[in-house]
Amino acid sequence: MPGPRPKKPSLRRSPCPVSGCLDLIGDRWTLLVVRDLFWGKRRYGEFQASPEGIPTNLLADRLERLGAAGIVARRPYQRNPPRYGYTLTRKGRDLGPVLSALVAWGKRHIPGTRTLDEAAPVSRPSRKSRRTGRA
Amino acid sequence: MPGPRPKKPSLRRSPCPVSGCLDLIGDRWTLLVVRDLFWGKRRYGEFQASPEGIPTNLLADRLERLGAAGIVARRPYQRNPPRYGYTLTRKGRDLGPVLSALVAWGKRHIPGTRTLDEAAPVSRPSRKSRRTGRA
DNA sequence: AATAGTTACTTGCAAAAAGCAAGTGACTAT
DNA sequence: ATAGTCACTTGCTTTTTGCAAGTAACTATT
Repeated sequence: MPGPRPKKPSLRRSPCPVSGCLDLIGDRWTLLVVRDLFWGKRRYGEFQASPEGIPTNLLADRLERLGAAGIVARRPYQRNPPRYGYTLTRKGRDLGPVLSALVAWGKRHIPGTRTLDEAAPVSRPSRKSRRTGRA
Repeated sequence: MPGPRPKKPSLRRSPCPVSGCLDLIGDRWTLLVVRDLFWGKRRYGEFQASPEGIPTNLLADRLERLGAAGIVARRPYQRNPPRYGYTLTRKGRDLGPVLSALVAWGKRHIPGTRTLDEAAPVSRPSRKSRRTGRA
């Protein structure tokens, strides 16, 4: 069979870019995975260890969807033992301003929120992040 | 028990501002209503007329939640017949940068998206928006 | 060489939310 | 009176979420 699949049967709701974004990332978990990727997390277990506690089946589903959307790429990042990890594509990294805007709004308008670092997620992952356990 | 209720029984998933944002606006419809409000729409019927076609029960639910979150305010905007409309609060208007970032990302990475106007939603709703029907 | 442990998932199922259609009440225009 | 509009509400089916348990591959331990 020449063409296995046309592209995506998921019909877009409207030509509005906001609507298009929400079709891809409009739920309570997807952007948290992207946030973790900005923080330098790459492995399945690291995403699971985030304080929000994403259910494992949803994590697998979101990673698959993010991959299908071209926002993340799965690739080996270590051998012996061979391990595969997830990284942001260019398309995914371009979500940085979205996360930054959310962080700014949240810090201003949601009491009790705080970032671990001062750095906005648009910055590259800090090298000296200690692994005191998680997060 | 000193206080009758702290504030909201909806438990926050983590102190992360991204997580806090997604608890409020992390779904496929809420930000579309906010977008419409930025476009100057105020009435229930105007939100319904948007091309995405939000189900009426979800629209009512989202408006109630946005009100409870302090993002929109319901208030009379006309009398005889008395009509109530929805407007963005300061907190709601501060979502402008989030929408702008989403628009920028969508226009860059989602093929086939287009904005009706050139104006980004961060600008205040234009006064001279003609009511040629919708949008 | 079994045994146990870690990692990265998959599967099953109950509960919640989404989505659709129809209905309701207040007011208005004919 | 009758019909129409507006802003919702209600009922019901489908889809998604969330939780727990299970599985496969590989590694470290005894």
